[in-house]
Amino acid sequence: MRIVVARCQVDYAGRLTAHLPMATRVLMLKSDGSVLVHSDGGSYKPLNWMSPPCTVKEGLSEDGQTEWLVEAKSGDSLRILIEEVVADSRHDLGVDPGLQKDGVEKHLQELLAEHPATLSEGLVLVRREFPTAIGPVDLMCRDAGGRSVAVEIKRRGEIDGVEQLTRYLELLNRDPALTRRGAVTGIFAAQEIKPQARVLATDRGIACAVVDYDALRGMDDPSQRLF
Amino acid sequence: MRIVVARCQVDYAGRLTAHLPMATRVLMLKSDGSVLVHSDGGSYKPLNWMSPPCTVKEGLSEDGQTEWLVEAKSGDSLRILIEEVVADSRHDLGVDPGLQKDGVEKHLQELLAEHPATLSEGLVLVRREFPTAIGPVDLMCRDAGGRSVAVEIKRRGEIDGVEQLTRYLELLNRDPALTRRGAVTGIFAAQEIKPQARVLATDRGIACAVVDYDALRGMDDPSQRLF
DNA sequence: GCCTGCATATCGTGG
DNA sequence: CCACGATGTGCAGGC
Repeated sequence: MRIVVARCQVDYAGRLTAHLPMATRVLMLKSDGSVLVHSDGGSYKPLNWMSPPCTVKEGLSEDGQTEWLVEAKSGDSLRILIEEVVADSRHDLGVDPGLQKDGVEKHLQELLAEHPATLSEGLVLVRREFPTAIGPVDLMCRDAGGRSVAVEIKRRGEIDGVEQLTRYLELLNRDPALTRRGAVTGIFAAQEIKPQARVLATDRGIACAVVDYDALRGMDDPSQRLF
Repeated sequence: MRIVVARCQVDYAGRLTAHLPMATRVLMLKSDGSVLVHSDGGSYKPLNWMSPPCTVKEGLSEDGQTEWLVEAKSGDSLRILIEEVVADSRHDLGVDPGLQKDGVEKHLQELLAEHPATLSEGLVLVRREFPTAIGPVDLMCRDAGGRSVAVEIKRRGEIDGVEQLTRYLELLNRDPALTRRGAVTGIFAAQEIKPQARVLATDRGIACAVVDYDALRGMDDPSQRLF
């Protein structure tokens, strides 16, 4: 890892073109060749960058200034013209052991698979990741009357999720084995459901269920409950 | 901007929980309080981070090691336990003049609005950002027969874009003023159209148009380019 | 290797 | 301030 603080100008050409006027920025060069151009603000996203794999060539511009040319195989290129170097250091970081996550959609699905009745009384799990021609349904369940219920789970429920569940229901309702006790219905489950998504779901006869992740986790392991 | 290279362990708690075991990483502290934890690989995305606005408090852990506690108003927190500092520097970057982009969807829409006939022969523009109850249609046009044609423009055409255009068409076809000369049809225009999106569009009677951005820009006045 | 779907997405724009 | 659409999205998992 090489970190350079420098007054520089950056030009990107690839899927779009982009330009950064001359200013002082932080340039991070990772050992896989990738380059990040950061300003002192914004968020984690750099102003400009080149994703690996790519190569960096250091050279001289027409007027004798240092110039880095970063190129990817796709043809994308990043040209960094350096007017003044403020700092330049290298560090050996080694390989990172990587990030461990907890609380993403997969965990929500696991918990709801164990407690389907929290979505609707009497609901029983048939199987997780129920296969269809256009992809797996998160949970396939059966209600007290034996009718099939497809559940789509999202961390945040937006309009796309409702569209996805609608496509599944359209397909599932062509299957005689599933519709024997009546049409397959849908439940859209999420920790948070956006108003527009709720309107669309309701309009299509899809039920909405707001899920409390912490409460579910509490049912799973009572020792984690506060009271 | 403060840049620290250190052997550290990181724990995030917020919308999810995440953990990074002890290893050497680069910590970038921006002047707005935001913190980035980078490894020597991956891409532009840090392993872990905290978005502004947030506050950083430097303290001591139970066993006397340096500990940073980064907190956002939302309750999200990042705890960085530092075992060994390899480097620590500060730099005044000033305010960045910002990024200028060219070639995003907005520009594609402008160019197609000027040259609608490249989508389909005889097509004439009625208006850009044609309003509907569920959002504006990118281009509303009329074909040689006077029939209304709704155009949805994407840089990359995927299934979501087809769904979006389908919703517009459903609504537009309820408007007697638009359907006087026949049903409103749709064109899905993009620089690249994914196979599944094309299949879905075709199935719904929506035409697909692959757009050549460079050719369109060539038809346009070159002096109007940003740079 | 391509394709699909999730994400602590981030970011701008328009109400 | 909230909500929605675009993004050089990145990234992991499946086929």
